Amino acid sequence: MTTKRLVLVDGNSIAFRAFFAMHNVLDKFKTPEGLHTNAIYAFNSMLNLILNKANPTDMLVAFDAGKVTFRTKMYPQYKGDRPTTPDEFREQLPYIKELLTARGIKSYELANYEADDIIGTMATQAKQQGYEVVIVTGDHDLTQLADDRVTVALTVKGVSDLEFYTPESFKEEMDITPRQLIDLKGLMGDTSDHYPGVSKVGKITALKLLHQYGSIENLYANLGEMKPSRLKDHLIEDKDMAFLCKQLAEINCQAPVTIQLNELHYDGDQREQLIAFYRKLNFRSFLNQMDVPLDPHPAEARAKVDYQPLTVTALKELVQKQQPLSVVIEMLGADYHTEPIIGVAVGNEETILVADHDDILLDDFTKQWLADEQAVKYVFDLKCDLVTLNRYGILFKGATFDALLASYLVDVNDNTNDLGLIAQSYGYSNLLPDMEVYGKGAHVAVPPTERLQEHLANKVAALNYLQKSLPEALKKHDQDQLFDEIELPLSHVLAQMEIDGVKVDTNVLRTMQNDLSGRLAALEAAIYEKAGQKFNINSSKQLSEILFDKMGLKPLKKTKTGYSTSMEVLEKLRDQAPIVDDILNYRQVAKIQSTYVLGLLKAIAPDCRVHTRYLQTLTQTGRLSSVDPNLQNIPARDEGRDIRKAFVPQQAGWQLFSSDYSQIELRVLAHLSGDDNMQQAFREDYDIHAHTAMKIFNLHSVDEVTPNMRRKAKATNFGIVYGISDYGLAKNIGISRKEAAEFINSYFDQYPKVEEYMNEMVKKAREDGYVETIMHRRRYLPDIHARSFPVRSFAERTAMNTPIQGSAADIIKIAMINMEQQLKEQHLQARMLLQVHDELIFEAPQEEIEILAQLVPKVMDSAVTLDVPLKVESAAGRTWFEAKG
DNA sequence: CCGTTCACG
DNA sequence: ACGTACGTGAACGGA
Repeated sequence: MTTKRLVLVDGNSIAFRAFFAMHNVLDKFKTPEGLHTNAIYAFNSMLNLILNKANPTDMLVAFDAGKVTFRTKMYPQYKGDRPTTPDEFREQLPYIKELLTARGIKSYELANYEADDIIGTMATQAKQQGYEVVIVTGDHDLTQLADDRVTVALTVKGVSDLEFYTPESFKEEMDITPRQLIDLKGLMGDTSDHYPGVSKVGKITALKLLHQYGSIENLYANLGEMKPSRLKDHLIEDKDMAFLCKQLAEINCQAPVTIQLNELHYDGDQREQLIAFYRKLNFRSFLNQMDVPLDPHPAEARAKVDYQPLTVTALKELVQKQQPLSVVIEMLGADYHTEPIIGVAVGNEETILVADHDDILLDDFTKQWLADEQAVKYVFDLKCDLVTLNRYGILFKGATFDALLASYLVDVNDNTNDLGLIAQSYGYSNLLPDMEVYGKGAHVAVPPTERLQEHLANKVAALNYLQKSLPEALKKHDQDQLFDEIELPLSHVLAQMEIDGVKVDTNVLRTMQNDLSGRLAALEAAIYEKAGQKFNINSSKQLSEILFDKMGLKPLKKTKTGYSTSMEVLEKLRDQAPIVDDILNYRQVAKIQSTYVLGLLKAIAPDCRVHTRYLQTLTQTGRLSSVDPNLQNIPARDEGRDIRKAFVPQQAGWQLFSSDYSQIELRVLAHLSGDDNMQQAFREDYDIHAHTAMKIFNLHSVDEVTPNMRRKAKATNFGIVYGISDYGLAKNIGISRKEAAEFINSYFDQYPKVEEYMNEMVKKAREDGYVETIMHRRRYLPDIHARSFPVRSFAERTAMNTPIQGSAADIIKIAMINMEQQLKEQHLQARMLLQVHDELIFEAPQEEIEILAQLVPKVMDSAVTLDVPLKVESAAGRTWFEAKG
């Protein structure tokens, strides 16, 4: 007989995490009666994951019974200062228990005990009976139960995945045994459970003590021998507290549970009950997984999408009805500059036409219709369609709705770019995700014609559906203007930039390649000689063996997998061994060669240009990103900067021209915060870093500012934009944390409204669940409620940074649209080629450069009106290298 | 397919 | 005390 596997789930912990994992869709997950269902939904997804990954024969979900437990009797403050759970969460708990019943899973709670204790008790009983046990929770405390028969699975990334802890993996991560976790918490306390441990003892000190003494008992037994110190005083003073906290941290494995192991058999769903439950809560996608319609009456169940062959005649007839039509141009891969089209579909609510080829795009009527601005179309990924149709000589016009762009704006967090998944999240569950139809990874292939056509017809139907629901969502977020006047027009601008491409001179790159490969060989030989052996210098693992094991250098930093050999570390080891210098040089040269010289050569199209793709629906802040190749990270400093000499205009007698915003993020901050001092600095066009230095170093004039002061002030300004912490600033400019904290204090003294702004953003994120930019670009921050300090802190910094970075992104996007308009109106030959976040690069005939030098800065600095002026700096030259100010 | 490293703003 | 700066993409090595 196979071993029994008991899965024990910490119900409250998983439910709570489920609630916040889908906090951003709180409004969308609501029954007509007003019951929120997001936590129930996410909890059920988690159940699917657990059942799938842990494959239980027996299962129990344990819940906390109430606030009063044996622990609060021992220590009244236990879990004392927890904020009350939101009503939207509490109302869902009874339904989660109902869901469990329908899924054939027992749930249980016990007065005076926490879910942890039920789990500990059942786990202990079960392993004595020879079960394997898996505990599922979001709470690290339960890892204390891990042993050879008990695995603890912790939720990661909300509730989307599980990480399994065995005693070995626990030991690897914490370097103590699971049981020692109790001692650890006894010493360091637990802020979220609100017990203190020993004063001034944190994780680092506590771990050190445990490595030395093993347990709290043994520590105190040997305390006499410890040298006198602050630490010792605290240990003596807080002895009772240490023992009490250890007791609080220890899970009770002898709780008086009234449930028996043999009641926990898991036998699968109670199908009828579960269907009724899903229907009650409108869980369409779960029903779909069971192949059951939302509507119980088959006659009214969803109709199969009907479609006809897409022919010119059929299209003409359809178009003459003069209705908006959804258009789908399908291809398998992402690179729409070259990827072949595998099908085309067009349609509205009544008629859908589908073809499994691109013949229709060769027809004149079709071309005319696609180019007709008056003929309204709905699409998914407009920029893709624009570039693809351009290959057929078609200037695609009339698209007023792009479902991909719209869903991105509504929630940038949800970074799926699959029409099926997006449609599903808006309640249309008829369309399969592309992956299920086309396969994934190496197995991507065109399916049989009928399946393909059905899929495309479904895409048209999904687009029709989304066109009705997404605009409402945009409106609700006050994002109409962002969509209609920024993102949609920007798609056209970006498409043109991608189509035009930028010319790269292969001769420049080949010459560099010759030089670099020679130097690389020399460095390689020098490194092997100094190491006394050959090895793969590109392997950080092998390199760390050479440096730290063989040569005995001191490792300064750890990574997940070993010792770090990053530049930061190597710079510090530079003086200790000559090999380190060679390695740093090797790394720099190898990077230039492989990523830039060879990488760029590979990306050059037959027209001698590189055509990047700007991803318009990816970043969390509203910036663009650039891929295949990435033209937004071409080296700008040091030796790598020479790469820019290969970027040249497409015609003789032309030049490259570049304009960039000066200090745009700080200017945006000055505007957003309304800080008078900072605004004045920009109005007077002071050197902002020197000005900041003067203020925070308490000087009377900028003349007293030394270069070093300016450097530190500059780093502080950066830190502020990133959502400052003393720790991060200290690390960055090499000062003590205390000094950094003083810096920040005097910074906030000088720019008081900046501090107010930072606090306000965090508060807004907590209250509204999101922050937004000047153009109402929105980012949800569910982690702002996280219990874990690092996770929560990250969300807080994001809350401070996103409106700044995102507003700057809004501004340059507006400038790009206006600029393209100006080039057209003024009949200039100049073309906009690249955008690098705060910089625009053009090419133009020599005689237009003077015009650009006037026009571009004017358009860029008037893109929006802020409370401070925007400043733009420009340069021109025969290559990108020369066109850099 | 993930982790490390390093390029950009 | 707890450990991090914000946002990206590509190459490479090693499971």
